[in-house]
Amino acid sequence: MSPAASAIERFTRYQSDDAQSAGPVHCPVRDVLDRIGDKWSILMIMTLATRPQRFSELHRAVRDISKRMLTQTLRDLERDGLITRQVFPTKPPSVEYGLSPLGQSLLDPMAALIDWADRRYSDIHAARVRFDGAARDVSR
Amino acid sequence: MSPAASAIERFTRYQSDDAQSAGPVHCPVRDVLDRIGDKWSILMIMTLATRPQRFSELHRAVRDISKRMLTQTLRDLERDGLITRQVFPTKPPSVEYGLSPLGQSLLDPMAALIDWADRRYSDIHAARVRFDGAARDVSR
DNA sequence: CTGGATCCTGCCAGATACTG
DNA sequence: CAGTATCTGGCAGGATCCAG
Repeated sequence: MSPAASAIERFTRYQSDDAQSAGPVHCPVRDVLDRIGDKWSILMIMTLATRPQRFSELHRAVRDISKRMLTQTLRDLERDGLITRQVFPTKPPSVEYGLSPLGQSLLDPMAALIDWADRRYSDIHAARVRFDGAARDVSR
Repeated sequence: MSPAASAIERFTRYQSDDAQSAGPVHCPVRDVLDRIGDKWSILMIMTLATRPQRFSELHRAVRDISKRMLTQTLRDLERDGLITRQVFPTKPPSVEYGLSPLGQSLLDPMAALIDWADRRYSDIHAARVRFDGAARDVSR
């Protein structure tokens, strides 16, 4: 049995259970993936993986996030226990964010995904070009 | 060096390059994750991991997706070369979707993530309850 | 059966200004 | 510095109808 098979099987069970039973679908996997699958969460986790950082540092590291979304993303991640937030009552105040042990435990599985993305990106890009080319051929 | 460190380092390099250079951010990792991070893609991949399936089968397997989004998700995945689409000119027509080799290569890294989600879900849930409780305490 | 096309809506997230 | 508050537009995505 391949390493993936067990996860697939488990996942399928969630799906079928949810699909059959009444009530809104509630699959732990979906729940978690919805969180870390959003636009900025993984970016934050990876950025904090290097070292704990303050709000402004994070903002500089990821320039194209708004303060609003930065705040929200950090709060959500803190809520899920993936990052820690430590306030220093200096003046002006400073806040340091860092990975919790739970957050660190996510690094390895996430690295596997990043590794995949990195290695397969050229394949994906090629597939896109091919697909778009074919679509254009059809349309003309 | 931990397995994650290399990925983190590579990722950070993308970030800094993108942040420094002009032009819109373009990080392969972000690009790929945006795709598989959307609401339905992973669900589709996992569902197709068991066996190739037809449009209606997929719709039944994931009841809470609309036809519109099912079509769109499948087309995007096909565009990226993750799934294959085979049309049988029967009548009425039937179309079978399946994982491409590239799609299958995603199963292992994705399984790692699902495994993590499954094992850590209770921790995350507990953290949420704790956080929300603390927030309530503050507000009253 | 497998979609495409169209209309319509909510909410997500960016911009901007303000605060402790 | 580290956020909040408010307003607003765009677009993701549902519902519905149509077509091959």
